[in-house]
Amino acid sequence: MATASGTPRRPPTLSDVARLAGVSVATASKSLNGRHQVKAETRERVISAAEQLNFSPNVLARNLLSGRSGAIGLVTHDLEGRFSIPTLMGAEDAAGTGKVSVLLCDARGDALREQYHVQALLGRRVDGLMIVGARPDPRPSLGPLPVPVVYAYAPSEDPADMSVVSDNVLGGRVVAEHLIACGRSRIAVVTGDATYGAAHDRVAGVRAVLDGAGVGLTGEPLYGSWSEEWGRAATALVLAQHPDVDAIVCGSDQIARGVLDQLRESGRRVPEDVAVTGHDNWEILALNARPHLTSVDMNLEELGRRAAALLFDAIDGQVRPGTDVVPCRLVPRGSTGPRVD
Amino acid sequence: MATASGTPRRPPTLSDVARLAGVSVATASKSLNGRHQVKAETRERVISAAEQLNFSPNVLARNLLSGRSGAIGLVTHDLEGRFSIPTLMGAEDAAGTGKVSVLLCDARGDALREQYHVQALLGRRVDGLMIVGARPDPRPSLGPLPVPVVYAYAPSEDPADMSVVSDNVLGGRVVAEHLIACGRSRIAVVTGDATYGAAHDRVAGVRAVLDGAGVGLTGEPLYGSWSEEWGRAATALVLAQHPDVDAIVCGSDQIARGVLDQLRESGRRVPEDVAVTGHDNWEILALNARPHLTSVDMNLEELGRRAAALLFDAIDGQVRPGTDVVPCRLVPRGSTGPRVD
DNA sequence: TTGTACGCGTTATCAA
DNA sequence: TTGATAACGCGTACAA
Repeated sequence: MATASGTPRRPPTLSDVARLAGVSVATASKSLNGRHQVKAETRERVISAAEQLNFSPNVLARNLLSGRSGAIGLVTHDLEGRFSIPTLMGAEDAAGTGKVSVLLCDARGDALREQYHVQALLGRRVDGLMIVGARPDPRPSLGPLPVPVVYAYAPSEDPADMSVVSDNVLGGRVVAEHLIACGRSRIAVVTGDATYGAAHDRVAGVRAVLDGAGVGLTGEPLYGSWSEEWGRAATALVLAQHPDVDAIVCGSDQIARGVLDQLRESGRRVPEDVAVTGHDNWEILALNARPHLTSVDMNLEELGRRAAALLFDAIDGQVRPGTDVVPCRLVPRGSTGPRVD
Repeated sequence: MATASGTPRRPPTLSDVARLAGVSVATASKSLNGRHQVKAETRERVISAAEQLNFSPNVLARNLLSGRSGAIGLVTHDLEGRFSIPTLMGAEDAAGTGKVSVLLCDARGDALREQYHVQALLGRRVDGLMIVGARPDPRPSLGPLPVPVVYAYAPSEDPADMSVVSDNVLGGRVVAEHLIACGRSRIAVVTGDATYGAAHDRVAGVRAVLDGAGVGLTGEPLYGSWSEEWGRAATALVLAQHPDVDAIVCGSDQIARGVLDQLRESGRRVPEDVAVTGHDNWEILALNARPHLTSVDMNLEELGRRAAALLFDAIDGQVRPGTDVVPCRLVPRGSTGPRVD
């Protein structure tokens, strides 16, 4: 096969090296692996032979023996979306520093495709699996598998599994605390799809802080979709029902962009009259907004790193079932600040 | 190792299956691989035994035998950027339909890190390598490697390598042709970093069409950075020097957003007075612009698919050196249209 | 139709 | 200090 010019024959093996160095494969192996059971001079000879042949050990053969592949499988459901990429980066980061490789698959939200990929990965004897969801709601467990599994972003429904998620309640809390510190007291909430648990969690966080401060929510939270259009429409509703509103908490940056536009067109100043907050800290949106958008950063890279670390520990036998909740952080920008009458 | 509850012992092997079915490993192998040298009844017995044990063949062992790993290495330099993701999706797509797996590494624009990852991947005996660049300029070749290599998005400097790139000249052409069809004749260009070859290629495409139409470029192309801020500043320059400009071709959507803002604040209507085009078709920017931004889509997923196909062919012995140029397409939206005086 | 034996490239054990 | 040998899990001639 492949008689093509630039891509020639089979890579050199350890026996090639041994032969060239005039030793047995066993001695060659020891020399290259730093075992101190070989004469220094012999080792030199083997090493230079290896370099001469540009030898690199066949990891497959090594793994076959050890039973471990030194690779993990990463199944994502949202490769084109923006949530899985930072998570994936964090995982790759954590893995790359060690010696483990990452096998990437995109299941695109399809359970069948996921099942297929999981089987393929198990066939490759990955040491562990990381499943990255597309939306933050709990998902069915893959059930018991021969290797450890960590669910990232979207947790498993089974609490015996290992999951890593973003702290949505905290996301609501930090926003509410910030707004109160800014002196706001008539705070409305506009958020997305009510079928998202995360939407409710964020609202719960806001409500807890406001109730604690004796302020309360202005009106009921408005659920809709994660779009700019809904942001605009909802803002019109809020202004009609509560003309004295002085802050709008949004469930996403996308929604917040729509809210900002509608407020401007209604003659409200941001943040002088009404403060606005987003969620996700999607910089392309947040930094192109006028004014720049205060938002909540979910620390997704950290989430990915934690998931990877959890997985590596589990591979080493230290299983920590349960859901690890990664704190988020507020990123204050121009869309919030003190009131100006 | 790993005495933890949920993640038990070594996966079943072919001999386990054979023993349970009461046959030899050879017969078991033939049965499961569809060789027609076994009695149907025996095959049934083996298959049910395999299912009972939840057996999945050890791909590592199989590969060790065949010499091929059935995996390709994907080294990206721009995981957080938006250009490599679609390319990566296309590649994953092409690979997933077959039986090959993708090993993902992020080199983050660092040549040393790239070298490290390439060595690690070669150690895993990947059948081929795909290198995805962060910017479209030619990059140094990795030189002769024991497996085929395809460079995607950023081509190799060595024409003997296989590369797949976006057609930037065509990108300029389609935009210019569209603007001329819209009746524009005083067309200026605002683009990004002059060290990007792609910036010059796109200008060359615009210039070729305008010259051919006897229209010519209005002023010299303005090179700067790929930012909104530069878009605004450059627009101020253009309006000062050529108040009668009726179209501005931008080197990126980001720049175009700045151009649109500055035009609006200068009292020009888009597209009635001035038409504006972008490049990249980054929908988050293009569809949030007012009006929606006409842009050039580089078909990056197609680029990734082609790169993968090229790589698979090379692995099968069909090497096609040279640079494959993927056509782009115009996506007309509200920011262009006929003039209105 | 089935089973035996060998090899893929490596590491570990044990004897020399 | 070195080398022969046995695994690891699988596919495949070849022999039965």
